[in-house]
Amino acid sequence: MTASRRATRIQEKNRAAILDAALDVFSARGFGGATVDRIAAAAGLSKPNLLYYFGSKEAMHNALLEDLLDTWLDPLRALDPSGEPLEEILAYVHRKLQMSRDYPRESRLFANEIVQGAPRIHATLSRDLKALVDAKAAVIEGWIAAGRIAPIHPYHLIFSIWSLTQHYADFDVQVRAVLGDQDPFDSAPGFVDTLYRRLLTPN
Amino acid sequence: MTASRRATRIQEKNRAAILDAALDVFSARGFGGATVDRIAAAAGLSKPNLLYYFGSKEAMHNALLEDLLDTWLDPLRALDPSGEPLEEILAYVHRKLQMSRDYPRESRLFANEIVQGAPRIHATLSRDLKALVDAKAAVIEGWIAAGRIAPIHPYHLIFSIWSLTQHYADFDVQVRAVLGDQDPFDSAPGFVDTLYRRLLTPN
DNA sequence: CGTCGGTTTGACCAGTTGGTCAAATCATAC
DNA sequence: GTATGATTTGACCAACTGGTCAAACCGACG
Repeated sequence: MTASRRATRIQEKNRAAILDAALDVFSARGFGGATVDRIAAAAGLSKPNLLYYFGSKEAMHNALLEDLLDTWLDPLRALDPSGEPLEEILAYVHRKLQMSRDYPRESRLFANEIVQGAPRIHATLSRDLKALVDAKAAVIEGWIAAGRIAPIHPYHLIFSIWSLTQHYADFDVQVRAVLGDQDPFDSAPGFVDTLYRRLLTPN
Repeated sequence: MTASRRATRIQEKNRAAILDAALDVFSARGFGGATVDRIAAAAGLSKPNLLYYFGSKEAMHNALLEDLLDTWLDPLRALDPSGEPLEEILAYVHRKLQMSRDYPRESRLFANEIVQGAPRIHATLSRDLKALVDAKAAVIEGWIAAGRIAPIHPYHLIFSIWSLTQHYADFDVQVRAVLGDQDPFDSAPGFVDTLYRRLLTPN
């Protein structure tokens, strides 16, 4: 499919443009609601040209999901067992909230996939994701056992962080409809900080 | 379209079967990913027969969303300004959590619509939903001013309740992938109770 | 039992879908 | 400048899409 330097540059540019357009369309309409024509239009390329770079609509979707899963869990991976417990968790929450603000399309792509039953990433979830969460839940339970944060169900704690922070990306239109002019991301950081401090501060 | 008693009975049965099938398909695949053929198959009726009861695919979707919006916000409406603040809010949280367990398809239908930009209910959100939330946020602020619950941003409090409780329906497959065999709804009620008690108990 | 409205459907339609392919175009190494 | 492989596209296809329609079917009421 390639060899020369120039060709690689064209490929990289076009592949990037296609993936960006595909992210727009898939995140806004789901896999079934997206069409290759629409992605091609958004990318400024012809439909057969898209199919030249990615053999099928599903291949584009898979490429996006792979990229995404790689980076989406980085903030949780970064939770440091040797750090100060409350500050580690708060830092995680704030990182997740920033991702919702800076990468809402990625969050919605993920949400669409999960809401619709995760047909394409179910295996990855119950293998890689579960392993990561199991490990971090154990860390949290260690902190609880040591009395360094208040006792709480660690898995549900993580679910609550996911749901709340991703809510600002996935349900953005609803949040803004309720809030009116106010930018949710002005007030959200203070709220999540307060919430998890009150939840986790011992005693 | 109707008049006689028998006809009405047939109509009600078929309309209900169609809406149930449509809820299955729309909630699992989004509006764009759903097909009338699939809904017809799920309902055990022919495609032209569906179109006899509902003039178009969009009409089925609209019927579902109207039914849904009517009942979806009932728990929040039930928040009683004259009740005991913490117990009122906890009762709301538990009602929402029960709805996620008992009506996950409805939750996912709503999630699909919002994630994809709420093209069909945007006006309703910024009118009816906003009005309701504004009213209830004022109630909560009153409770805070009276020192009956701890100070917190009332809008984000409501967002957090929505996101956390609906997470168990919308992201059910992810939650179960992480939790393994364990039923999320065994442990979730205790968690949300603890969370909102710690967040809202004064001092 | 016949009729009459409500109900159901097979056949059909135009437009769209994901995907193919041969031919044309392009960039660059020689 | 030309040969060569990478890139691009117009034309095309079979399958599927939402929707239509005339004809058939059905049950109950007179």
